[in-house]
Amino acid sequence: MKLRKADRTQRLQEVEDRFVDLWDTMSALWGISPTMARIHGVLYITGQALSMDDIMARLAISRGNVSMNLSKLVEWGLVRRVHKRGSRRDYYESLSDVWEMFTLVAQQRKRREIDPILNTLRHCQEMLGELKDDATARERGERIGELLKFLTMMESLARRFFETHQGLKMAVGLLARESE
Amino acid sequence: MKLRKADRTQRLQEVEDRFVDLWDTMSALWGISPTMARIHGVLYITGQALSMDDIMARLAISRGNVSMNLSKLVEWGLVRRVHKRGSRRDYYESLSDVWEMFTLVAQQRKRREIDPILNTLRHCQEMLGELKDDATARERGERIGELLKFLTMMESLARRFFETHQGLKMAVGLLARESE
DNA sequence: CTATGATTTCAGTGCTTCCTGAAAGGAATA
DNA sequence: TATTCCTTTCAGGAAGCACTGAAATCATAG
Repeated sequence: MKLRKADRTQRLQEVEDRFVDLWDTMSALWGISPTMARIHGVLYITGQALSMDDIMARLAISRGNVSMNLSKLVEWGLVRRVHKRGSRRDYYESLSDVWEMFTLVAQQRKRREIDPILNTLRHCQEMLGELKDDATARERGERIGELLKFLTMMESLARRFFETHQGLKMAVGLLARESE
Repeated sequence: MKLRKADRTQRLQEVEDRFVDLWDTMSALWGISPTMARIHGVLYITGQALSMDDIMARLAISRGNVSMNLSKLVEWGLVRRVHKRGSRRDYYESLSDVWEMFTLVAQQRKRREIDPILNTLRHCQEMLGELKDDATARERGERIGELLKFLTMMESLARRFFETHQGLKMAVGLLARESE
C-alpha cells in the first residue's frame, strides 16, 4: 500500500469530480440540463443512494435546484427514490445499467423531438398536396419527401436496434443467473 | 387550376416558413445554433443559391449574423459557396442529399463531443489504476469501464453503419447513371 | 491607386435559461 | 392536534449565449 488512506480518498475525489464534470459537458449531447447531468453523475459514479443534503454538499448547489432536478431524473426513470429504514429522508440512486440508461434517454428524446418533427413534415406534405399542379410546390414536396423517407427509415432502424438489444440483454441476464 | 397565382405563392410561403421553423426547433437535436439551422432550412427547402441579402430579407436577421452562421455552415460542409457570372456577390446553396447531410452532422458531433468523452474516461481509468488495491476505487473503475465498453461499441457500430451506407449510396449512384 | 461593392469582425446589448433562497406544503411522531 | 423534519414551489436575480449594427477589412473594377 503506497498511499496513505487520506491521500487515496483525495485521489478518488479527484476522479469522481472529473467524472461529474464530464457528465456536465455531455449534458448538451444528451439533451438534459447541466445540473441534472451532474446530479446523475454523482449518483452513477458513487453507486450509492444519497440524500438531497448529500448532493447539495457534494455539488454546492441549492436545495430547490436539487429537488427539481431530482424529480426530473426520477420522471425520466434514470434515478430511483429509495428509503432507508429508520430515516425519514428520501434517498436517491441511479440505474447502473448503461444500456438501460441509454435506452431511456433515447426514448425520451424521440418522443419529445423526433415525433413532432414527423408530424410537422407530414402536415407540410398535406398543405403542398393542394398545390400539386404548381411546379415549385412539387419541388418542395420532393425535398420534404426525402426527409420523411430518411427519418422513418432511421426510426425503424433504431426500433429494431433496441428490440435486438432487449433480446440480447435478456439472454445475457438468464445466462448469468444460471451460472450462479 | 383552383387558386390564383398570388394565392399559390402565399401558400408556398406558408409551407416554407413552417419548414424553417421546424429546422429551428430541430437545431438543439442536431447540436447547432437556431439561426444556423434556419438559414440552412431556407437553403434546403428552396433548393436555390441565395445571396446574403436574400437570406437577411427572408429571415429578418442582421448581416453579421448571416455572415457568421453561413461561414459555419460552409465549414461544416452543409452549404457551398457558389458564384453567378456577372455578379460580385457570393451565393450559397445547400447540399440536397439527406444522407450526406446527416453523415456530416454526425461526424462533426462525434469529433466535438464523443472523442473528448472517451479521452476523459480513459484518463480516469489511468488515475484509478494507481489505486487498484482500494476496494472503492475498483468499484468506480468498474462503472467507468462499463461506460467505455458501451461507447466504443456504439462507435464501431456507427462506423460500420456509415461504411455500409457509403457502399449502398455508391451502388445506387452507379445504377442511376447507367440507366440514363 | 481610388472608388465601390461585398463580407467579416466584434463590442455592446438583449434574451433566455438556469439557479437561489425563502416561504408554503406534507408527512411522520408525540 | 401540535411539533418537527423534510420536500416542493416559485418569484426574483445571475450567468451565459446569441444577435445587432457599425466599423474594419477585403476584393474587384475603373
